[in-house]
Amino acid sequence: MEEKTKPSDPTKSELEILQVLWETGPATVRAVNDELQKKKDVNYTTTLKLMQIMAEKGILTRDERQMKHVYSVAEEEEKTKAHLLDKFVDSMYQGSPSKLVMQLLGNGKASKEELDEIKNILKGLGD
Amino acid sequence: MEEKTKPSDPTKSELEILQVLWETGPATVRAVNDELQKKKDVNYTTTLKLMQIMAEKGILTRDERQMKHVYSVAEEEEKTKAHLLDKFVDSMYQGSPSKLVMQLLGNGKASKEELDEIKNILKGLGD
DNA sequence: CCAAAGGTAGGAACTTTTTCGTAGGATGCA
DNA sequence: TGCATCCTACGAAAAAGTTCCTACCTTTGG
Repeated sequence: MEEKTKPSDPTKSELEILQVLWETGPATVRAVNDELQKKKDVNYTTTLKLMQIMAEKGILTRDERQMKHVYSVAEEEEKTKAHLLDKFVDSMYQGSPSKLVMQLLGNGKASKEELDEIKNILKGLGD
Repeated sequence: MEEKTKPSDPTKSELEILQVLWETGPATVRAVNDELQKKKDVNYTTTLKLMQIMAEKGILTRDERQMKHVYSVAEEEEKTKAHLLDKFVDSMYQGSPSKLVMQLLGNGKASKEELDEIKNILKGLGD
């Protein structure tokens, strides 16, 4: 049997770390923490601990060959995001993407450029 | 000064309760709990406590004139959802709705009907 | 060689969220 | 009346998530 326990959903803090890693690619704790510092005051060992936990959970993998361990995300960014988006749609919009889009476009948050952009996406898929 | 502390973001369990109330409209704890039971095993007093807390926080209001208190959501469903969606777009898609839509449509989750539906929404807004 | 700087590991403390046991007041009805 | 049932309130325990202190090891530079 395989030892494949699929990574559980990231917590809030874990998501913040994922976002950094998605942006920068594989990185050390130091680099991630520096990045987080730009947004909030967080102790280095806190970030370390969090990333260790994420590695245990299988959300991250790490290369320990150097003293400064290098962490990478275990699952593709797109896959993780797709999963989270799916959950969001399911729980908030009864699984209906169009309901979400309606909300998204109905609140005036999308600029004209965004609208055009979205139309193009649709054109590409349409037929 | 006003006593208007705006409702904080709902926790996971609180969201589940909100979802029930959004579906059914104002309801008693019993009714909400029965609904939750369909999905998971949850003790009546747990639901009660949660809803009491939500009322304290201002997420719900309640009518205590009858012994069986009737709870309602304090804020419009659309407003709450819009807020949560916004946060989601910000944190996951750098605030870009079109990125979200791309993800949403790119993963093949949307049926043909959904696509058409979305096109119609766009047509309505377009110009 | 030594001290300073920077790394990892791990446990403990703390906060937030969730769960539930227990008490006591209504209500229904035989 | 009296008992089973359903309700609220409340406190405390359990669980989940977050933060940081401390210890100890490695690397760097004077």
